[in-house]
Amino acid sequence: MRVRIEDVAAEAGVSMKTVSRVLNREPNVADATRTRVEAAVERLRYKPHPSARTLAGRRSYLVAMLYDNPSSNYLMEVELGVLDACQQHHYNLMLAPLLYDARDIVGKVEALVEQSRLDGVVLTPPITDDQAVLDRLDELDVPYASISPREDHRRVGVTVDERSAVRELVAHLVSLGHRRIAHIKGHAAHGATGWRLAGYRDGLKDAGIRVDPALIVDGEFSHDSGMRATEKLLKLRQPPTAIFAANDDMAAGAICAICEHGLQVPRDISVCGFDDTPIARHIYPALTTVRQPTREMGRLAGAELLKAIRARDSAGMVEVPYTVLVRRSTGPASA
Amino acid sequence: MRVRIEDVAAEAGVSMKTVSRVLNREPNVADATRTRVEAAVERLRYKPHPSARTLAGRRSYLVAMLYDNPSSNYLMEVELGVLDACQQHHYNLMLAPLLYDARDIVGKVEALVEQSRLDGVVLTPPITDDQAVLDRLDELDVPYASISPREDHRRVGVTVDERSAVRELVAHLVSLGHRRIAHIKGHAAHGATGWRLAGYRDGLKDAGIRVDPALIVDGEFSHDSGMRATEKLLKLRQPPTAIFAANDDMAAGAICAICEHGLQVPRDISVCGFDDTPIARHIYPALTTVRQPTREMGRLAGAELLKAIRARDSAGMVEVPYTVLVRRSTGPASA
DNA sequence: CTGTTAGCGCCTTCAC
DNA sequence: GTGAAGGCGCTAACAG
Repeated sequence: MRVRIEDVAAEAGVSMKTVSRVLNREPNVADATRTRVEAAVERLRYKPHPSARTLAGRRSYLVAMLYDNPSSNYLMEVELGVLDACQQHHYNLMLAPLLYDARDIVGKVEALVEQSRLDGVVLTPPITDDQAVLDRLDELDVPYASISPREDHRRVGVTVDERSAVRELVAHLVSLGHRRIAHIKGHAAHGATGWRLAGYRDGLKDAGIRVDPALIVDGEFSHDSGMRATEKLLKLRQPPTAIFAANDDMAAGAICAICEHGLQVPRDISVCGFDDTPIARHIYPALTTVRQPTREMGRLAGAELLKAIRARDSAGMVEVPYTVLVRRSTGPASA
Repeated sequence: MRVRIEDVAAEAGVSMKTVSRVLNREPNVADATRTRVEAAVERLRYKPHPSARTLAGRRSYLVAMLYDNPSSNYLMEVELGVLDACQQHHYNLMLAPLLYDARDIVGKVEALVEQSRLDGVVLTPPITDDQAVLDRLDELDVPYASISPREDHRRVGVTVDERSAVRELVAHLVSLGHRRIAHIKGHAAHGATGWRLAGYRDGLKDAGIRVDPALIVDGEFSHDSGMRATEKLLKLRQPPTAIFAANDDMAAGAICAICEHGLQVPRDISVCGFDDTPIARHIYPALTTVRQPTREMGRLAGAELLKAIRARDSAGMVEVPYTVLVRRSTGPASA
């Protein structure tokens, strides 16, 4: 049969509770006792039963990652990071796609928390900014960590200074001689959309270039929206010589649209994106873009969440660095 | 406080056990009693406590999806499908990336099963064909469902007739006038690699074209390997007029290599892939490829696994249909 | 620093 | 067709 905590206690010549203390790293155990128990655990190859712990303790050792976002590369990376943090602390990770039936997100979150007895949740954009969800989570007293939330006041989670990243990216375009630089905006629900737009404006301002509203077009982070936006830009009387798309998918869409018009990248128009998803390296030409350390962000979000679960006030917001990657999709401005 | 089964029993005027019977759809409950209990559950908004069930019963209501595969689009889709199947049956899904530390996969699987008390696992390629893992799973008596395993005898899982799909794809190329059709093979560890090669041969045979070994080059499913393989093909004295890459990533790599040589797709060379991952639509030109219903495959694998968990012999192998998608990356053979 | 006693919420077995 | 008692493996609360 299975080896239980009782067996370990007998083997080590102590009580069950002492074994429990050692296992849970609680204080008040003599070092000698601790090592003796650890040896017994080792010898018997004892593994605690997760459900028994959950039932007897008050926590589920379970956190969920909430997402409502079609970008699988991004999600998979974040997921691996969160998973890593969870495994280190013997927590389990549950996935909660809120994809379909987005009408009643709050209801779904509620059901999830109640049914699964979640100890906490990791939020990804754009759920990070769904005020109704945040409020409900607060009411239910469920700790959460947000990845790239729009506002970072008094929150737990991870951010990147995307605004400065874009500013650098625009400076790169300017250094190549570009003056007519267009921007394809992201989806309005994402905080990133605002930061990237602000960074674009910062970059132009740095170079003393006036913002031309005609060069700022709507997108929604999808490949298609990038194509459509670019078609609009190409029809302008004075088309841009460079396009900064708010993410890689839209940048890829921009390149498709440009090619379909018989133009070439970067000879006729330079294009750059944001995120450094695999597609950035997989298209021709490879995209100049900005990398966020996505997996690391997941790991940190997970770690901060677990901190918050243990002690409410020990967790906070951490910032991670970005990298501007110059590849072949940007070149000197054409005449 | 939380509402427990005891409260429901009181509310319905029956014993705990009767409520339990209704909840678990066990027999031996009068219809009238059943409806009465269901009403009480509804009224009290009762939700069973998963850990208590797990502890008292013998199952964990937990299955894991094992993967060792860098393709996030594929995995995310499969995952959504499996998740869907699990949720329908009130099972939980745990993710088990076996990415790093691939040395001791068997050990990791063992640890996972024992620690988490898994009721079963879903296997994705190429773990589906790791005989050591399969053997250990059999020994531990853990049911598993395989997605696209190399051999489907006496197994539980899901398959697609990839061989026939490729045969059709090659027929499409032939119908465009291509005779020198190259193939970039996939990673040797994957069963798919063999089927796709076989389908390629079938297609050539159908058209009465002799297989030219120089036109079959190694790849390993990565973008880079697709580029390298294509460079090799382009250096041939008689380069191919069409390339069938064993997946979309390699096809995208092929297009990059072709563009870098100053050639155009499909004007100079046609390219097609396999899988219909998002990149197939996001590059220029969009890829002719084959779609597998990935999410549905995940769902079915999950469903078959749960069947297997309930009754060992009720589950089996199911086959799902593919779709050949003709897009812009294939065109008439050049002179 | 260590041990004892009660459950956590549900399912099992067996009686009725 | 239904119920009562006992226990799944662990931890909380309280002693010592």
